[in-house]
Amino acid sequence: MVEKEKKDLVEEYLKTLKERGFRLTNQRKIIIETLLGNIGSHPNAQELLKKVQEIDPSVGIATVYRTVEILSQMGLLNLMNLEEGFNRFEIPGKTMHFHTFCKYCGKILHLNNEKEKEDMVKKWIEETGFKIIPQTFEISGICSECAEDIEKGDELICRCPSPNPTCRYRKGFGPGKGKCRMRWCNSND
Amino acid sequence: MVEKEKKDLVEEYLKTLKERGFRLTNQRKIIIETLLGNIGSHPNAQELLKKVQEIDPSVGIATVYRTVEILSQMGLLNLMNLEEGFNRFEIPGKTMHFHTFCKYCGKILHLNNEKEKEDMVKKWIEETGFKIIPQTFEISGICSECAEDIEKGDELICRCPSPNPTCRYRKGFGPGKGKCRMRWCNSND
DNA sequence: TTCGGTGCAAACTATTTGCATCAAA
DNA sequence: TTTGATGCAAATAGTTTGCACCGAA
Repeated sequence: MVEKEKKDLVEEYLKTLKERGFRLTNQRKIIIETLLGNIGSHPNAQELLKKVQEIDPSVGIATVYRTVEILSQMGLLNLMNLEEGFNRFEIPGKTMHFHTFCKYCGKILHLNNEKEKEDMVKKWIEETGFKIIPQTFEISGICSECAEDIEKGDELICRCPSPNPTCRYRKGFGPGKGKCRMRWCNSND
Repeated sequence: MVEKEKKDLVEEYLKTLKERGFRLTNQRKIIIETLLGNIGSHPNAQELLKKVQEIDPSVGIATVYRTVEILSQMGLLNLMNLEEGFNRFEIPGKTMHFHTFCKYCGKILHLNNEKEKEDMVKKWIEETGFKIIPQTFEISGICSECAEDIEKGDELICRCPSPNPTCRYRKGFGPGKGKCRMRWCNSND
């Protein structure tokens, strides 16, 4: 049944494209199928390309960007910005999602009772006459561990999954205390 | 008194920098004063540089980026992403801000009762143990005018402040219907 | 006097675009 | 047959970085 739902969704996406006058190319089909087949994975352009090339290695990055742009403009795809220097893509769900994002260690937690929160946000924007687009909210904060370090006056400590020895959070943040290239840590490179 | 408050804030910012071991250079002072003297303007790097160069024309863009990065890491500055292809900077206020952002025409509206909404969001993340950072929420949606067009099956129409004749929203979105370089419209270029 | 900070230009990286060619309709 | 779509490579644009010199502490 999950399989069925996905197929329906793909059809729906293709139908929308067609209605708008876009051609249903093989590349677009693969990209859409890949996106819909990996809901929850939030790929960036490179990751999406890689998956797509498993089906058809001849697809180019430009086509990925062009397709993603179209889908995004039609409200069929959301862009996520996690301050990583690039975008991630997300199929808008039926419900919205709510995350907290620790500004210091990058940790992401999912909030509960999303339906309830979604209703609340919908009510918020009623006064504007806007119709909401299902989306994911990233609420920036400081997680309890980092907050504790800061409170104690301690140097922050890198909590990335595989800490980089030169991550600035490993040795604290400040002059002469180590440095990393990316916003949070480059241990994932 | 507003003048006084700003001066205090500047002092606070400089003190925090110093405590972390950063040097209080003239450039950093100017950048911080400019940011704190233009709260609510949400400049990007270029705009900030321009303002800063009105005080000291010798300041370079690299220094702006480096300073902004430091402030951001210390929680003294928020980055805003409006899907424009670059970041805007924002001094975190005492209260959070809530905007709706029309995904089709780019219109931004401010919501009312921000304090109330802020309390709500704080309550949301209580369960995670996160401490919230004052921030601005951009809630993506479709404004009533664009929704109407879509409902009618009409082509969307560009509603940018100074419409670009080639904006895709001017002639509708789809093949052979005009095109613009930027995400929404390049009429601001 | 010592390093951290700066300006400059070069490098980098995600994304966009021009163009010849391909293929959906 | 028409014209939108693609792949490639080159171009963009925001941001970062190497380096020689400068200046805060």
